[in-house]
Amino acid sequence: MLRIDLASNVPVYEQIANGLRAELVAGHFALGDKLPTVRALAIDLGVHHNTVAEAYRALADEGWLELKRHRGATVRERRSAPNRSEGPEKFARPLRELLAKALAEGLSRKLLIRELINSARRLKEGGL
Amino acid sequence: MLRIDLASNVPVYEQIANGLRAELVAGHFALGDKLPTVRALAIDLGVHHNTVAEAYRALADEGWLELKRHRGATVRERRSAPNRSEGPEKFARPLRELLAKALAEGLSRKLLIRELINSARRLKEGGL
DNA sequence: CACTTTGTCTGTCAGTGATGTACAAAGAGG
DNA sequence: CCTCTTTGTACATCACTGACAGACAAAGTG
Repeated sequence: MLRIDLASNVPVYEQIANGLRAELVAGHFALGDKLPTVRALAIDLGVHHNTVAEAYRALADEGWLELKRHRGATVRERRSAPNRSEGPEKFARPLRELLAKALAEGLSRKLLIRELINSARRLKEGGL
Repeated sequence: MLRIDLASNVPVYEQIANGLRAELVAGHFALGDKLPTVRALAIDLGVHHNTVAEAYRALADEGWLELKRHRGATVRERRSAPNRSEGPEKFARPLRELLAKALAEGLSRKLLIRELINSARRLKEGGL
């Protein structure tokens, strides 16, 4: 399910948060669902439980999780953030850089186009 | 042209490299073009010239730039990397996480879809 | 009432990102 | 040829932070 890349320069706790956030946005969790305990997930990923705890805290700060002392992390109703007016730039630039990196690594335009279209379609259907 | 976000957790030298790589992939530079000197760009961005130098070195390692001692950085012919077989995962996952982050920040699906389609179109036309 | 479970807190420690500073070598101008 | 400037690089420093270790308090469990 979740994969950690220790060689990456993006910190592990953020990789975990990113992965979980994607699942949450995709709606793979229902309200009130319990996430694994920090220790369980830590063992599963081969990292320290404090690292997982930091990821959980980050998601809690964003409003995704409710962290109660000994009841684990439960998925929470989330107020959608105020619609930012800074708009496209916040997304277009990273996307552009991500594409550049992919092309530089030799991925084919064809493949990238397919992935983009697929993502757009899934978004349109309310998913991902 | 280039913008640096000091608040970001992604290191400045990598932000610079990412930005320049995007320009290079987009074909905004011709073969043999000279990039600004490390000091000039450093002043322009408000960072130390060693930070810019590190970005240049990263791009040189990727084969984009030729760094000669006192002749600045010149854009180089680049052998396209071997087509990776690890394929989609390398791109699909970061894209997914990027979209999740954007949605979480309140960007509308409509906007994201539009950006995705635009990017796909530009890719199809050989650009970006 | 013990015993376990669970998230949190504090401390440590290595890695690294950004800078300050000095340097060597190539150019510019005479 | 000589001098001054320009330019990328090398080295040291310094603070920050990510990951871990270990202990703790409190809620659950029986």
